[in-house]
Amino acid sequence: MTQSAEPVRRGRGRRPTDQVRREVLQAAGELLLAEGMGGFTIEKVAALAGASRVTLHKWWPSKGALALAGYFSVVGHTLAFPDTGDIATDLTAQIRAFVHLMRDTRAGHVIPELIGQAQTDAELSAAYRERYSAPRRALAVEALERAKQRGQVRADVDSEVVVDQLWGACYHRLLIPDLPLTDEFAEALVANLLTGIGRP
Amino acid sequence: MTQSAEPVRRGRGRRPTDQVRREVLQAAGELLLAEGMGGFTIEKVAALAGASRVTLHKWWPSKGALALAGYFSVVGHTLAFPDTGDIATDLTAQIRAFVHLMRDTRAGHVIPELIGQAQTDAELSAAYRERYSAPRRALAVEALERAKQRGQVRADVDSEVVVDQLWGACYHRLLIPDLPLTDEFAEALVANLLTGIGRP
DNA sequence: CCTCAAGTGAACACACTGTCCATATATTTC
DNA sequence: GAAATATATGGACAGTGTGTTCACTTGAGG
Repeated sequence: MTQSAEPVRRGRGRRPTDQVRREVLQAAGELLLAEGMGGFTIEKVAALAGASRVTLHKWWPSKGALALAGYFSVVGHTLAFPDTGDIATDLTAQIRAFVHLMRDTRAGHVIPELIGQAQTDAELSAAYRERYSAPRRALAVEALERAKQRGQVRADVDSEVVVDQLWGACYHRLLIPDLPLTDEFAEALVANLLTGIGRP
Repeated sequence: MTQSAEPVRRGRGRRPTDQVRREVLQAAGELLLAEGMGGFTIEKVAALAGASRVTLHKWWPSKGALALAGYFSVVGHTLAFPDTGDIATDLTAQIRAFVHLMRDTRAGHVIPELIGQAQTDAELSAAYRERYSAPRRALAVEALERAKQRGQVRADVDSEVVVDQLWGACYHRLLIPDLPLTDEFAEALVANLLTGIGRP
C-alpha cells in the first residue's frame, strides 16, 4: 500500500500521533508477514516505519503485542459464521475454511508463531485471547446453541468442549505437525462428533 | 541430586565427555523447571554446569533442543497406556492423568513453552515430534485399534483424528487458555466422541 | 502567541549469541 | 608407559537486540 521494505530516515521533531501509529502498525504487519516471528524485532519495525524505538516501547508493552497489532492492521478479518440451518454443513464449511486459511496463506505461519510467542509473553497472551480467540469461540458456540434449539444437537452437550474438539484439533495439527491439515480431516472432525465413533 | 543453582568455576582443560554431558543436561533441566523458557539461556546453563558455551553449541544445535534434552534428563517419563478392555475407561483415565499432569506440575508450564519455542526453532520442533509427541500418539492409536477389534469403536473411524479430538483439545486449552483444564472437561471429551453429540 | 505534550536522535549499559584462539587435560594408540 | 589425538576450557571478540536516559524539536490546543 505505502512504501515498504525501505528503511526511512527522517528529521528530528514531533510528528502527528495518528500518523506514527498507522505507519508503525503497517510496518509491523509487513515485517511479520515477510519474515515471521523469527526475524521480527522492535528495532526493525522502528527502522522500517522511520520511528523511534522509544515511541514503540511506549505504546506496545512487548514484541508480541506489537506483532499482533500489526497483524490485525494488515489482515482485515471478516469474522462471519454462515447459518444454513444445518449445523453439520455450517461446521464443515467453517472448519474447511479455517484449514484452507492455515494451509494456503501466510496466516498458517504467523498464527502458530504468535501462539508460540504468547507462551512466554503475557501481554501477547492476553491480547490474543481477547481480540482473536475469544470472539471466534463465541461465534462457534452461538452456532451450536442455535443447533440445539433446532434439535440437531443434544441439549446436555457443552458447546465449549465441542469447540475444543473441532478447532482445537486443528490447532493441534498446526502447532505440533505430526500429521497434515487436510479437507478430509476437517470432514472427519465433524462426522466423528455428530455421529459418534462408538458401535451402536 | 547434585549441587544446583550455584555457578561453578573450574580450571582449564578437558573433562570426561560423559560427565560434562550429564552435568549440562542436569543444569538445563533444573534451569528450565525453575525459570521457564523465558529465563532459559545457553549462557546460564553453561555457567550453572560449569561448562564452556562452546561445548554446548557443539552438541545441541539450538536453545530449544538443549531445553528439551534437559527436560527429559530431569523428568523421567514412564509412557504407559493401561488396557482394561474398555476403551471409554482407558481413554478417560489417560486424559485425566494428562490433565492432572498439566494442571498440577511444572510440566504444565514447561511443555507449552517448549511447543511455543518450537514454532520458531526447527531443531526443537523435529526433536519434540520425534521424541515426545509421536510416541504418545502411537500409544493412543494402538489403544483405539484394539478397541476396534473388540467392537467398541467403528472400524471406519480414523484413529489419528480421534487422537487430535481428545489430546489436541487439551493442548488447545493449555496453549490458548480461554477456558481451564478440568476433570469434567476430560470426561466430556470422551463422552462426546463415543456417544456423539447429535440427536438420534 | 504561548504552553504543553509527544516524537526524535543519540548515546549508554546490559545481555545473549556465535565464533575465534591458545592451552590443558582425557582418551586412545602403539 | 609414552606418544598422538581428541576434546573441554578460559578469554576474547564482534554483532545484535533490549530498555532507558537525555536534550532537542515540533505538532496541537488554549
